[in-house]
Amino acid sequence: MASIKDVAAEAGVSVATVSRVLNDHPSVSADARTRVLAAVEALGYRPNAVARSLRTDQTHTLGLVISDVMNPYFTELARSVEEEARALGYSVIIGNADERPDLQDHHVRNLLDRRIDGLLVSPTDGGSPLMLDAARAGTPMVFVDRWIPGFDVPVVRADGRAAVRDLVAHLHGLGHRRLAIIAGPAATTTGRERVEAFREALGAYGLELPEAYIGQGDFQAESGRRVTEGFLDLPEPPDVVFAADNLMALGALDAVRARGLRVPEDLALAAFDDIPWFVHTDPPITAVAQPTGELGRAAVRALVDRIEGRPARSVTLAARLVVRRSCGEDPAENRSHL
Amino acid sequence: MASIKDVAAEAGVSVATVSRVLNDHPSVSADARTRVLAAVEALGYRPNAVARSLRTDQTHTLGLVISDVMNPYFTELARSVEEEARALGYSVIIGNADERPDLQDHHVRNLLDRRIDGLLVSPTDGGSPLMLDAARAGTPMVFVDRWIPGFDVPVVRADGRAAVRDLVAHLHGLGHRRLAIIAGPAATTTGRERVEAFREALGAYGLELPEAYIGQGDFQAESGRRVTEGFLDLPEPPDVVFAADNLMALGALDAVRARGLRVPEDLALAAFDDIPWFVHTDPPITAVAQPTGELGRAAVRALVDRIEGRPARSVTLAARLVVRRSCGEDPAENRSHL
DNA sequence: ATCCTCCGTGTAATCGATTCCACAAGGAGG
DNA sequence: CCTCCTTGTGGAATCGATTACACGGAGGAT
Repeated sequence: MASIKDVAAEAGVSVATVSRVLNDHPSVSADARTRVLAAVEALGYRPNAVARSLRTDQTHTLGLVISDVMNPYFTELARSVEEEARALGYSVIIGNADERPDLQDHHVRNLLDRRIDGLLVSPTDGGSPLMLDAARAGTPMVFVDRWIPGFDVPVVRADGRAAVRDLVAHLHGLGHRRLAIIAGPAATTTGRERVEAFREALGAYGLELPEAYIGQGDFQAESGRRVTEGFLDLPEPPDVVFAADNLMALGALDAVRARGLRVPEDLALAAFDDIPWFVHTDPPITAVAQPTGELGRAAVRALVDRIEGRPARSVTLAARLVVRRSCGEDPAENRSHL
Repeated sequence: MASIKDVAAEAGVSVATVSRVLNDHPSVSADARTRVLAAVEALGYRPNAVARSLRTDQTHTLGLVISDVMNPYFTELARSVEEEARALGYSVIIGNADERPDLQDHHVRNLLDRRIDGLLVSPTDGGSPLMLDAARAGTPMVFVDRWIPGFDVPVVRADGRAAVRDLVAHLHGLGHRRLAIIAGPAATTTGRERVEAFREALGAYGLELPEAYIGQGDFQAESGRRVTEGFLDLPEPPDVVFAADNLMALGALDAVRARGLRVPEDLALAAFDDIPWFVHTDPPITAVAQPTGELGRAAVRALVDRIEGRPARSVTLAARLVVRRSCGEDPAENRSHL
């Protein structure tokens, strides 16, 4: 593969001049410029990004560590992150933590070793020493979706509080009184917050959220199934199950189906995170929709701001309720979305 | 960030010795080794992968360019690729082409500039000059899922022929005679092959595949919707629509639903590529399932073989039919999977 | 005692870029 | 006609690693 030296030789100039042409530095004669460009063309030369990075100490690369690629919510997030980054001249390296703290650390370490310019993380846990060190060492960093309290790092996320209140209002309106939740891991902010928001919203209707109605899940389908079975085995099973993410909702649907029961007649179901497939499930699932694409874009902008020396601000966007049929039919209610 | 020089100074040895310890070269005294390791620990030193890559001319990184990240099939492929690569000591940089040849070229160029050790591609089109040059220049390369004829590059893919024959047998057994297909882009091998396999299988039952029953899609949901509407507007609409990928099947389902028709009573539906959501759609969708995870792993193994100087072989795995309810109920038939 | 091997270590070249500094040529101004 | 500045260019240092080569000392063989 041709190097800058080959181009210099071909064009009859020094490597310094070639470099100047490539980075369009002003003081290069028109003559030299055309000769260099011709040589570049002739040799099919492409600058070696590795060498360039070593010298300039910038890789123009962002690291994105997400909790689970197979979760459509994170897939969409990753996609919007890549798009915005590309628009701003950055590439993205994605690390999939699969909800495992050890894998998360593996990817963070790997990305740090590669000297990425900045790190976007949706943390799986409470934060390892590694991540703490990285943040303290000044690695530009932004949390997206989930965050870790006590880290002085900007956070880009959606606030589901209002949407969860809308959801509870909807459920209450349909006559449901025994509402249960499949929570995410307590180590994650989204795991805790969604339970809190739910409990708070219930409180407004004078409803309790008993311990028995809080199932501990891990954001994976299998845990949704397991927890739902537990709910159904209760002496007094809930009317509604609210899953804190889309995969656990899928597991819940499985569990209900496996018992030969029906949604929403025997058990109503709602989920946090809306995804295209929820329109096509049987029945279509009512969900709290996050502005996923906007979240990803805002996170990249915040991170690039930090990288390029501008102040980075935290961003909180609102989620909204999308009513479908999984909680029961109410003709009076107007659907916000099919 | 501490460099190898700092470690050398701290340990009271030369950088050469530090490097030898780090790459566990045999001729280092036990004493020097412990001192270096202590210094590494004390400084929290991590080798700069950029510098290392420049010197050794290897990045231990694989590039993966896929056609569409939002497609669950490719998401799963990407996931298995990353897993296997990690097991073999490589990282993966994913480029999402979104079925756009220009984006595909962008990512290939970017990955080449970064001097990745090898490239895994699921081509969106017939192959750009850029990719041809890269292959000719000797960049280790493997095609996965889709490939480009005329490239001397190993291919790892699934052969759906037998499964499509099973599908047609199943459809024929249910009494369906007018079978239509939503094809993928003719520029892709999977786009063409699936039509061919379908036509061939129909032939075995003395059935034709008329032009009007071949809809041109682009592997995206919207095209599935559009094509299906076209089918339904035909004077003699088909009994069954076979979508060449899962997203187009989703679009087809939308179109049928929008007309107030029912699957499978008014129109039966089958898809290429099985995904977890197909179990939960209304109705559950019959599909040709590829061994996606195995495909990804085999592709990585083939690529790493080439990179490390071993001969790389093409691999073809078999797909299998998964019968659900979207083509009609046949009590006599035994379901291979719920 | 002498010579030859190893063994462990350090010096310095190298990878492919960017960039500081020096310098030559040419034009403007006195 | 001589300075002074500007402009374009090249030489060489540099980024942080790896590794070929040289070298000094210890130990074994003769």
